[in-house]
Parts: sequence; structure tokens; C-alpha cells
Amino acid sequence: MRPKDKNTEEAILQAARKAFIRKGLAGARMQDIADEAGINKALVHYYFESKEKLFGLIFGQEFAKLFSSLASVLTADIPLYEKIEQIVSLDIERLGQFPDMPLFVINEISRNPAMIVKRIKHLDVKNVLEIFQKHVTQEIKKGNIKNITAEQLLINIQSLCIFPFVAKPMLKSIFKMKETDYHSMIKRRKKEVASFIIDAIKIG
Amino acid sequence: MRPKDKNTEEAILQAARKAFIRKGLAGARMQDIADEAGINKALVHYYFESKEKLFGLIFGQEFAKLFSSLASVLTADIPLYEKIEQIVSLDIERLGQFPDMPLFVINEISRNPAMIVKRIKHLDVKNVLEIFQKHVTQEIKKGNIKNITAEQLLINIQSLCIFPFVAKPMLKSIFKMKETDYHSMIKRRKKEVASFIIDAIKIG
DNA sequence: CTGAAAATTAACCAAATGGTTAAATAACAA
DNA sequence: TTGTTATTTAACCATTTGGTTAATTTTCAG
Repeated sequence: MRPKDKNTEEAILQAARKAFIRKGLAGARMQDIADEAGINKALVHYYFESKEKLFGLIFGQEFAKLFSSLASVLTADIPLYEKIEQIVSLDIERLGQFPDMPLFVINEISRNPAMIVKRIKHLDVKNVLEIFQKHVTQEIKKGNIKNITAEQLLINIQSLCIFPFVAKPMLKSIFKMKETDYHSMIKRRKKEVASFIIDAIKIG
Repeated sequence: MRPKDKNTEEAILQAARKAFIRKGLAGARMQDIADEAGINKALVHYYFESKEKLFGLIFGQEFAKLFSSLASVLTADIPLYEKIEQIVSLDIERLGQFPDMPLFVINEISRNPAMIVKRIKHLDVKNVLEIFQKHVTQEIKKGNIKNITAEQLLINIQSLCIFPFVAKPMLKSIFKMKETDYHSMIKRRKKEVASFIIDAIKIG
């Protein structure tokens, strides 16, 4: 039915992504995935064996999306403030494209912390963090920014970027926002969050 | 078996809280709840009718926990910086006690946004926000803090407090923290987050 | 055109799940 | 003690769910 149905496999993956992200591993139904893909349920198993296997694929893709470009910015040879600005705009940009993805990822890692360990190994997290840590330490020594660990700084950045997406329906309810209100709020953050962070750490 | 089993109803509620928070509405099993409470499954229905009804009770309690004391601080007659400090320490304190609660609440609101609407009505959110907005506007006019909406400020505060708990297993994996590492990170935030925010908004 | 391999389906199955029922037990007022 | 009510349970039930099987259709090389 869809013009994008170039092959069944891709149709299943799309349907599965939709289902898993909306309902999670436990809530999603293989029948729904088959229906959404416009095929028989047995065919889903024909291509992907089990629900867990299929879920694992989707999760891996989404997790990668969440952190793909982060590493290159963190290790880039640019000023720290610029780094922060780039991370924020990159994050909010991508989260705007896939707003449901972070809650999905967080959720399933919570449900099954073992899963992430495998998927994270091939990413050279340790090295990236060390480089960023050095950069931060250097700026502190130069007296440009206040004393803070790279870890706390990164957590602050990601908190300010990701949380408003994770908590979208909650925020909409509490602040009585319509969808358009929510979007202008996010748009505003794209400009303001980076300077909020920079103002928080800069000296003078 | 437990000394706290003073009555069956309470035992069921405790068991249900545990199950729902760990597995969500879809993932939790009535049989598990009954087992955990040490009773027959039919008895759960005898006391609480359906899974949805039982879930509704638990959710209401947890949601209240998340925002109970916030309102009183937001409307208190104290300086803005003190307000921020109190909110942060209150938040992180309570989140430390119930670390799984925010993800649970966020999750289930996402799954079923309609539910929260009823539970939020009786809280006078609008009034609380208006008072806080006035306080913020006033400080901006006085030239004490930079230009920011109360909404954005509140979202920033809550992001910085709640996100590290919501994303706990993810952060532990990425930063390769043990449980003790995680706890010292949180302990540190209890001191640093408030001044991070204050530094971000203060002028001069 | 043909026949084997790949793709797809209908029908099924066993296990799990939320919920019900009727019987048994406990509590307790008269 | 007795009879009534509240509590608790074992046994069921209908439905849903992930998964399987055997048969059917499609594909496509030779």
C-alpha cells in the first residue's frame, strides 16, 4: 500500500519501530506489527525469528541515533563554548525529529540493563570522555570556567536537552500547553539552553 | 510474612506498587502482585476490582509524591535564589527516596495522557505558576536576573533534578559507574545543581 | 515451460493472563 | 452455640499472545 514498501523486511522494521516505541517491548503486539506492515504474522517470524530479536534490532538503531554524532562534537578541536552550543543544537534538532526515541531507549534500558552493555562496547566511550574531560580541566585551569567535572557538565547538558522530550506529555498537561505551545517552547530552548549552560559555568 | 502485613489491603497496595513501578501497567502481572502479597489472585480483584483500578490508585499516589511539596515552595515568601535551592534539595531528596518513581509516572502519562488530566485538576497549578511567574518577572525588572520565563526556568530546574534519576541505568552504563559511584554523583548534584542554576540566571 | 527455492498465508497450539464463580473458612454479633 | 457476613481460596473460563506447521503462491534460473 505504501510507496516505500520496496521490500517486506523494511516494512516490518518500520512497523516494529512504530509499535515498540509507542508501546514498549511488553506492550507491543506481534499481530499489530504484522497488520501495520500489511502482512501475515508468521512472516514476521520468518524474517526475524522472535519478538526479542526484532526488538533488539530496533533498540540498537534507536540507541545509535541518540549518541551517534555526540562523540565527534565532544572530541572536536573547537572552543568549549562552541562545543556546548553544537551539542545542544544537535541534540534538540535530532530529538525534534524523533521525539519518542529517548523515552523508549531509557525505558528499555531500565527494564533490561544488560542489553545496553553489548551495544555500547563498540563505541569508544572511555576515550571520548577522557578527551572531553581534558578540555574541561584545561579551561578551569585557565580560569575561564568554574570548577565542574566533565561528567556533571555532560549530565547537565543532556538533562536540559533530553528531559523536555522525555516528559513531553507530562509538561503539556502541567503547563496546559497545546501542541503548538509545546513546539514554541522547544524552539525557544534551542536558542536559550546553550547560553543558560555557558552562563552557568563561565567566570566573570 | 512481613511484619507490616497488618491488613490485606495494604499488602496488596505495596505489592502492586512494586510490580507496577518495576514493570509498568502492561508488564505487571496480577499473579505476581498476589504472590508478592502472599494471597490468592482472586483476592486482589475482591479488594480492587480490576487491574486498571488498582493501577489508577498507585499512579495517583506516586504522582502526588512527585509534586506534593513543590507548590508550597513555589509560592513561599522567600528570595528567588532560596526558592531554587529549596526546590532542588527537596526534589533530589525525595527522588533519592523513590528513584524509580519519575520514570514510572512519565511513562504511564505518555502511554495514557488522558489519565493525568483528572488527577491534576484538583491541584491549583495555574495559580501556583502565576505567583511564581510574578516573582521571576519582578526579579528581572529589578535587574537581578537575566530575562527568562518562569516556565523555562522551572523546566530547567526539573530537568536537572529529575533526568539523572530517570536515566539512571543509562548513565550508569555510559559512564561505567557502580552503584556507589552513581550515589556520589547524585550527592554531588545535591550541592552543585542549585548554584549551577543560580549562576546561569544571575546578573553580575 | 518447469521445477526448485523463496516468500507468504491460514490454521493451529500451548502458555499466559485478567477475570469469575462457587465453595470453604474466619470473624463475630446475638 | 448459631447464624450471618466478610474474607479467602481452588478451580475455571474466555481471550490474548508469541510462536509453529504445513500448505499455497510467487519468483526465477535453466
